[in-house]
Amino acid sequence: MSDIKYDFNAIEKKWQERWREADLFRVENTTDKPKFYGLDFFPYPSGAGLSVGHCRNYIPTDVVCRYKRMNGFNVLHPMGWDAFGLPAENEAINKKSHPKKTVPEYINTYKRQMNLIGIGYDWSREVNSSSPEYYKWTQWIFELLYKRGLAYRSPAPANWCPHCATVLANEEVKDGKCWRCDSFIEKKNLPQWFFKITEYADRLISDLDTIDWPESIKLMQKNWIGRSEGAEVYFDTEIGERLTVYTTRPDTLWGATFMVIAPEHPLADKLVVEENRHALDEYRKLAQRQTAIERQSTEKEKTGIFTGSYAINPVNGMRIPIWVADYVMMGYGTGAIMAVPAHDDRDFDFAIKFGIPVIPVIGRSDEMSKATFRKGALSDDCEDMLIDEGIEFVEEANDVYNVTLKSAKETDAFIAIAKKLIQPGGHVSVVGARWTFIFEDAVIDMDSYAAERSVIERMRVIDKRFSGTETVARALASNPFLTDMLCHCEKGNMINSADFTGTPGELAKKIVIKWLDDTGRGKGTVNFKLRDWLISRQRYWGAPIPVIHCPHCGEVLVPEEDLPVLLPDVENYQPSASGESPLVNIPEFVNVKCPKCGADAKRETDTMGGFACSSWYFLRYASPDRDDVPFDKELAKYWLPVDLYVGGAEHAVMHLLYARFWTKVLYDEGLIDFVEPFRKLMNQGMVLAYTPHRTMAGSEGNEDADLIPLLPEQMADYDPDKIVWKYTKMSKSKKNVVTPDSMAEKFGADSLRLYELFVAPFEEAIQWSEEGMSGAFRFAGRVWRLVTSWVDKFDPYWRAKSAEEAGETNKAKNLRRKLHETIKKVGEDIDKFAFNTAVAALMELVNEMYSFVNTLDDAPSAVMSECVESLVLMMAPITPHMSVELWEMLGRQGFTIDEKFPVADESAMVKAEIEIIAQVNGKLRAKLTVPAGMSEADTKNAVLTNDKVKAAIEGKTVRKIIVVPNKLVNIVAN
RNA sequence: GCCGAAGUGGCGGAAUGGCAGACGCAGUGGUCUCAAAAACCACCGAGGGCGACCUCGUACCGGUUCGACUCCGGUCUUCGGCACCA
Repeated sequence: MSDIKYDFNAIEKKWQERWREADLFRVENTTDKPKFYGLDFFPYPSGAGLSVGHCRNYIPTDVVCRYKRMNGFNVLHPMGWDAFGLPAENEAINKKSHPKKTVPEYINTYKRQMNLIGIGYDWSREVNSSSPEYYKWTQWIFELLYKRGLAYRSPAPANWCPHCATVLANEEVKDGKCWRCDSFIEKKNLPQWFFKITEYADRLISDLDTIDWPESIKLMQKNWIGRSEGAEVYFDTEIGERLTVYTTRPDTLWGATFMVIAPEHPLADKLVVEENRHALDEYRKLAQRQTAIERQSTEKEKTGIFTGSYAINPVNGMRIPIWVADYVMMGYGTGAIMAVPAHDDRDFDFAIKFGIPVIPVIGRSDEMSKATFRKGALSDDCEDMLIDEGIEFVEEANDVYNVTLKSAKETDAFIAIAKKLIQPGGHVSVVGARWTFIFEDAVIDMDSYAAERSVIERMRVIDKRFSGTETVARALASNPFLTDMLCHCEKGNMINSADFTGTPGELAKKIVIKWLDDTGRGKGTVNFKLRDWLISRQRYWGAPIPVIHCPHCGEVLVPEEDLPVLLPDVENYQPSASGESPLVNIPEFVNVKCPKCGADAKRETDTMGGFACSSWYFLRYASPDRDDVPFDKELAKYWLPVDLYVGGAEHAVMHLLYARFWTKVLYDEGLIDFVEPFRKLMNQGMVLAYTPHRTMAGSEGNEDADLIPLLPEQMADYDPDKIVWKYTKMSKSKKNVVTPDSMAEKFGADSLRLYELFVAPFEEAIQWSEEGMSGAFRFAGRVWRLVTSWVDKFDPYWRAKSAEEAGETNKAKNLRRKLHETIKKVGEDIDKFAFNTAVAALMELVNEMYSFVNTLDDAPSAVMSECVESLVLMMAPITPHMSVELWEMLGRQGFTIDEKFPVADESAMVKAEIEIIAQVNGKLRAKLTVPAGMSEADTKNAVLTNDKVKAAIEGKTVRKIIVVPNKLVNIVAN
C-alpha cells in the first residue's frame, strides 16, 4: 500500500487556486452545446456565515452541474445575494451597524465558504439585489406592473409587525406571527402598495400541471390560492338595500335560516335597528381589538349580534334574520353569507347557540351503501329476511358478512331488519353515500362525516339532558328528524327545496346556479383565498418605490431615464413605530418636482419588500452586465427557464409564488417566451443538530411540557439526568451550528460533500453526526490509498486490453462487470437526485477493487487500471479536489470536469450465469446458479431436482409452478 | 378540524410486486504494533438448535396475489402545511 499522505487541506487549496486561475467555471453564452441552468435559491447574507445546513442545498446542485458538464452540457451555475429586505436589515440593527457595511462583509464570508467547499459558481455573473445596477430594474419592473394596472395603492387593514415596525404580506405571516421575528401581528389601517397577483390566480393554479415540482409544494400553492366555485346570490332587505352573499353550496339555499355579515360590512350600520346599535358598536370594537393571539385559541365560541333587520330569501321568500358575527370575514367573498345550519358546521354552532331553526335540504341519495357485520351480531333469522327483501349478501372469511345495498329503499329495509335483529353487544355498520349507522344493543345512528363524539357533542348542545351513547340512541329513536339534522351531507339529493326536490346531488350545484343566472337571483362566481400581494414596507433597506405624489397629477411614475431612484445614504435608518418609513425624515429625498407638471411634489417613501427583488433575479444571471435592459432578450431565451432549482421548502408560498407571478407578467409583456420560471424544483432536507434541552421550570416530569434549548455555557447549571437531548434545527441562537469551515479543516471539503450526500436521501432531514462524518472521511481515504497505490502500475492504454483481460479470468470479468454496473447506477442515481445510493454504489465498487487487488500479487491489470480511472472520473462531481489530484497523479492532463463522464459498456454487464431464486409457497428454499437464458422447462427442472426444494415439497402435492425467467421459480404445493 | 408526507435492526438508511436489512455508523473478535492510533480481516435483526438448519420479523388490523416493506381498505403514531375562506 502506498504511503502518499492524503493531505486534503493542501490538495483542496491547490486546486481551488488552479480553478480560479483557469476561470474554470465561467460559462460562455454562445455555444453549440445544449444548455443546462442549475440554480440555488440565492441566500440573504447573514453574519453567522454558512452552516453545514446551507451546504445541503449547494453541494447536490454542484454535483448535478459538474455531472451535466461532464456529459457535454453548457452549464450555467451562478450565485448571488438576496441582500435587500428585512432579514439583512434586522441583522444590521442587531449588530448596531449599517447594512451598507454588514452586507458586503457577510457576502465575503459566504463567498469564501462556498469556494472552500468547492462549489463551482460562475462568479463573473454574481448579482446583488441591493446594488443600484440591480434594483434599477426591480423599480423598472414595478413601473411595468403599474402601467399594466397590476400595481395600486389602497388603504387597507394590513398585517403590522410591531417589532419590525412594518407591514407584511399575507404570505409573510405564519401562525399569526412575523416570519422574521415571531412577534404577534396586529392589524393597522394604512395606505399600502399592492401587486394584483389575484388577477393571475387561475393561471398560477393551472400552470402548476406543466412543471416538475414536488407534489407537496404544488398542493401548498393550490391551497394557498384556494380556488372555489360557487354563486353570488342577492338577498333583498327590509331597508331597501340589497345584500349579496357568496356561497359554494347554492344547492342548500332552501335551508338558509339566517344571514351573517362581517363586523366591518358597510351595510351593518344601516341594517341595525336603534335598540341594537349600542350592542353592535361594542361588538365591533371588540372584534377590532381582537389580536392574533385570541384568534389562535382553538376552542372558539361563536359570538354575534342580531341587527334587528330581516332579509328575504330569493328562492323561497322566507324572511330570515340578519346577524353580525366575526366568523364572517370582510376580506373573502362579499363579507356576507347565507347561513345553512343543517349543512355547515359553523352555521350549525351559531344556530344552536342563538336558537335559530335548522332545516335540512339535502337528503339521502340513491347511491349504493355497504353494510358489514360479524356473524352473531344479528340473530340467525337475518339471512332469510335479507333474502326475502331481495338483498344480496356475501359471507366472507372470518365470519364477516358484506351486504351491498343498491338503493335507498334497500338501505332502509336493511336498517329495519338490523334494528329488529340486533343482538346484545352486536355491531353493524352501514357506510353509505351519506352516513354510517352503528347499531349496538338498540339503535345508535351515526353520521359518517361527524364521528361519534361530535354527534354526542351536538346532542348535548341541543338538549342538555343528553349525555353518552344511550341518550343518543334514545333521542334518535324518539325523533327521526334529528338524524337528518345531524347529518349535513355534501353528497345527497335535494329535499325540502320546492321544485328542486329530488335533484341528484352531483347535479344540484350546477342546476341551481344556472337557475339563479336565468332568473336574475344570482350568478355563478369563482372565489379565491389568495389576496393581493402587499409590497410596501415602512423600512429603509429596500428598493425605493419609484413613484412621486403630486398634488395636481396624483401618483406619477418616476420617468425611466431617472431610474434608479437611489436609496439615500443615511446614518439613522432605524424603523419607527409611526407607520412611516425612515426615509420621510430626509427632505432631499422627499421633496421633488413633479415630473409631469413641475409642481412641488413628494416622493413615495415606502420601499419594496425583499420578495420583489427576488422575483426576477434568475433572469438577471443571463446577462448581468447589461445596463440598458433588465435582461437580454436573446440570452434569456437561450438560458431560461431554469432547468433545476434547489432550495428549502419554507418558500413554498412566498418566493416561489411571487416569482411565478412576475414571470407570467413578463411573458404577457412579450419580454420572455416562457410562463414558468423553474422547470424542475427540488427541496433539500434540513440538517438537524443533537441539542440539549431543559424542561420549563416547574413542569418537570410533565411529558408534554415544552422543551427549551440549552446553551453550551448553561449546561453546567443543570442536572445532567434532567437534560433532554434531541435533534433540532441548527440556529445561531441555540449555538448548535456546525460550520463547513470546521469540517473542511478537520476532514476536508470532499469528505463533507460525501457525508452530506450519503447520509440520507436528498429530501429527508439529516441528523448531524461527526461519527458519520468520519465514516465519509474513511471512505475518501480508502479511495485515496487505493488509487495512489496503483499509480505505479497504472496502464494508460488499458482501453486496448481491458476487455480481453476480462475474457481470461472470472475475477477480472466480475470486477469489470461491477465497474460498468456502477457507472450505470451512479449516472442514473445522480439524474434522479439519489445521491445516497450513488455513493453507496461507489463504496461497493471500491470494496470489490480492494478484494481484487489483494488477490493480484502485484501482477499488472488493465481491468484494474480501467476501474481506477473510471472511479476517479465518477467521483469527480462528488469529490472534485481529490479526484483531480488523483487524475494528475495518474499522469492525465487537464481538469476532470472537462473529461467525459464514463459510459457504461452493456457488453461488460452480460452475465453467463445467473442465480435463480427457488421458492416453495413463496418462501425462499434455495438459490441455484444456472446458465443465463435457460429455457423455462429447464429452469423448472433444475429447481425441482434441487435437494432443498425436494425436501421442502416432500409429501406434498405440487399444484402449480410459477416461473419468472432468469429470476425465480415458485412452487405451490400443499 | 382539514390537506399532505412518513413509519424497516442499537442508529442513518437500501430494496416500489419476486433473496428484507445493500452501503455506512456504532458494537464484538482478530491481524499489525513495545504500545496506542490508523489501517486491514471476520462477525453483527430476534428466538431456538452442538450443528447443517428451523421459526418469527418491515407501526397495527384486514384484503388482493403463486408471492406484499412494496398494491387496496381501515386504525394508530410522528412530522409538515393550512386553519372560522361560507
